[in-house]
Amino acid sequence: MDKLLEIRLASTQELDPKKTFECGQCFRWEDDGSGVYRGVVRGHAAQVETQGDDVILRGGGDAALWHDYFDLSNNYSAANTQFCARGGYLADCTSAGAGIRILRQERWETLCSFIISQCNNIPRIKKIILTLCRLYGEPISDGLFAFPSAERIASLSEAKLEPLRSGYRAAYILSAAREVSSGSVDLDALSACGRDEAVAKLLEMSGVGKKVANCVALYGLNHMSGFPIDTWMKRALRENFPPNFDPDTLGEFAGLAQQYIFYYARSGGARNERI
DNA sequence: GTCCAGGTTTTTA
DNA sequence: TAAAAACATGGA
Repeated sequence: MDKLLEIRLASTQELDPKKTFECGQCFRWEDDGSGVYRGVVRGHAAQVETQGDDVILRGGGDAALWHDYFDLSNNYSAANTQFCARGGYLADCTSAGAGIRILRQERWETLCSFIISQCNNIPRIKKIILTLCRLYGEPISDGLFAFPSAERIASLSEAKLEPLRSGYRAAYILSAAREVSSGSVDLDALSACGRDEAVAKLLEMSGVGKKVANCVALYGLNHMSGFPIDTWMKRALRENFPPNFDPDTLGEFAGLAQQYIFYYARSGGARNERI
């Protein structure tokens, strides 16, 4: 591991590593068993752990990379206050989820990962992504691999993806890789434009529906109002929000609220407390 | 053997 | 327009 860098990322109040890495938004950070998380971001390996009230990162890359990745230029406290002010269920979700950061993940990796995620469980999603990286990603060190580029995957045949055991998603992965590497889908442009335009463009891709498109917008394209609705969110919304609730009423940080709700629902939070 | 997993697409009524 | 069914796979 290119362990050149050692920085304090934030306070544990601002950044809870466990919640952030295990709330379902990313698939390449693992607890080594002692609360130290190891992961690879944009080709740089790192480990993150808490020391007292501080969260420390050691690894490659530079401070600017990690500052960006952990979205540290955004202060979440105003949004948290606003969510708590609504009271009831959303306040509970916010209290439970405080410390989660919305990670600004690499665009192509996010698109590819959430295509894989559809109708799949998290352990298997992680396994498929790990195999993909091991087979076709650039080696870093210590048996770690970068996420393979869209160009690399676009050069493969469908048969080369068979070892992933990703099932029917393989065709979607290849199709997306070709569209991204050819430039027919420009993820940088979709990050620079508005959320609705980005989601609309993503929806044109085969294997990308509303849920995946919103995941990509939120986690990969820096559209904080992205609001993916999966089976957990559907149930949480149905049981705790008014019918026809419009997530956009939660404001520009709606995606953060979504993450709190998702985390709370998955961790067995109470239900039927209408806001 | 059955059911489900951070869905999407295709088919059918 | 809406509801089924199909799509691959593996773990519970």
